[in-house]
Amino acid sequence: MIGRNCIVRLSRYKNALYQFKKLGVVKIFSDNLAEAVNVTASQVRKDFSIFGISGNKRGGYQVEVLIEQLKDILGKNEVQKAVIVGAGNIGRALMNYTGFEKEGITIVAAFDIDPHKFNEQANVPIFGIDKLNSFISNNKITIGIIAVPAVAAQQVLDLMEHAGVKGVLNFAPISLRANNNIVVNNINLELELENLIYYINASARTKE
Amino acid sequence: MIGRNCIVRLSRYKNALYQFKKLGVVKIFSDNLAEAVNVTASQVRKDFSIFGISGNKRGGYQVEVLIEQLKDILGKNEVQKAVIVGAGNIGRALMNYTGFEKEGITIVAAFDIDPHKFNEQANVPIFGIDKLNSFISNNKITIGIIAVPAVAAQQVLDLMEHAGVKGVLNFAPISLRANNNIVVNNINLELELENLIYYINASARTKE
DNA sequence: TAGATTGTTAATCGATTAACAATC
DNA sequence: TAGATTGTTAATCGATTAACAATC
Repeated sequence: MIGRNCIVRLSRYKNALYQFKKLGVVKIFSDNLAEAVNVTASQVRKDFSIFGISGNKRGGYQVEVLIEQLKDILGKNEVQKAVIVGAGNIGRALMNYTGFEKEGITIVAAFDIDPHKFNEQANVPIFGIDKLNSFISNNKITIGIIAVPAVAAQQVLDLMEHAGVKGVLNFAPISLRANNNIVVNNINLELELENLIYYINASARTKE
Repeated sequence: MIGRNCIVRLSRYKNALYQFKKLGVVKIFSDNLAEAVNVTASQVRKDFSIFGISGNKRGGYQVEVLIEQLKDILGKNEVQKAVIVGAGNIGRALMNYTGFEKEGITIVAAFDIDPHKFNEQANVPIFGIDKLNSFISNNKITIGIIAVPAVAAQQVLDLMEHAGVKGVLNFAPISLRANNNIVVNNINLELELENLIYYINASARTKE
């Protein structure tokens, strides 16, 4: 399987290419792209060759074509539906986050255990967690977002997996285990902060 | 410099150790910890040896002692003050997020460009962005959290850097550049979703 | 003691980079 | 054509894992 870092770089190439396109750039060379994304030109060409993307010797790559090829690889050409479980701070922020639409992801519903939070009229309706299973299977939901406290997270993941979700973005500060039927990406804010503090301190030490 | 993955593992060891402690476990062996964190026992011992953590041959490691040693390395023994710039969806969610306190991080203020969002009375007061520079230097703020749209992010980073912030957590969907005086961790939700979609599709393909 | 576990060194693995022939 | 850039192979680098002597 192809490593996460490689796929992350493809996303960055794509983002950079959108910038170039906006500036009217039509063709681009591996070292332009490398500089924009802060990697080596070899890395760019290697990544492309893994996915069979080819350019023109001496002519570089067509920006437009390259964007389409990357979109194709990253699978952004069909819209995906997602649900959120947990209508707390993070969950509500994600419901209102506008950045997902442009990535082809629509958040169609949220679920919570607390009846005070139910709101079937909202832009993104909030239902009881007991409706999760049928909602996912009836609406062919492929993506689940977990935004519940750590203690509840594994249980929610199991529910989602059982209902047929294919991929999960987990914001609970705990590493979840899933079997091979489902992909889980963990976003652990506490861990990121802890990590940041380590490097702040490390950097202070080297300066002394 | 020690790689990010290694530091991330230290955080995970610590989390796992808290669980063990809660269960009344007093001493632990490298392979217990390895299993809990899903790495090899060699990895655990190697990581510990890098930081001079040693156990007892045949006796393993004392859970309590190990937790303290890890806390020490991760630099969690003094409280750090943080500010947020951007009081939109993500910014407000982070202001109310309770998980940071237990990591020794206090969010003391937020800043925005929109006067409608100002609120000096709030639990986490929201000020105009023009106050950012003096607030950071007067209050010796070490950590900045960026939760503004992509177009504004680099500018905010420059402000923070100039005011003396040491580390930044960036939620804007753009990779920021900073010089060596400041550490930046990027959390890119759109990129995480894009990445998830790739692996969902890849996993579907291998099953066909 | 005999057996189990650490700490560290050497081997392996995978990812990144350098080099260069092919070629536009 | 001469010069520049790709695509790919080989070399390098760093991180992970295996092995095992030391020792509790």
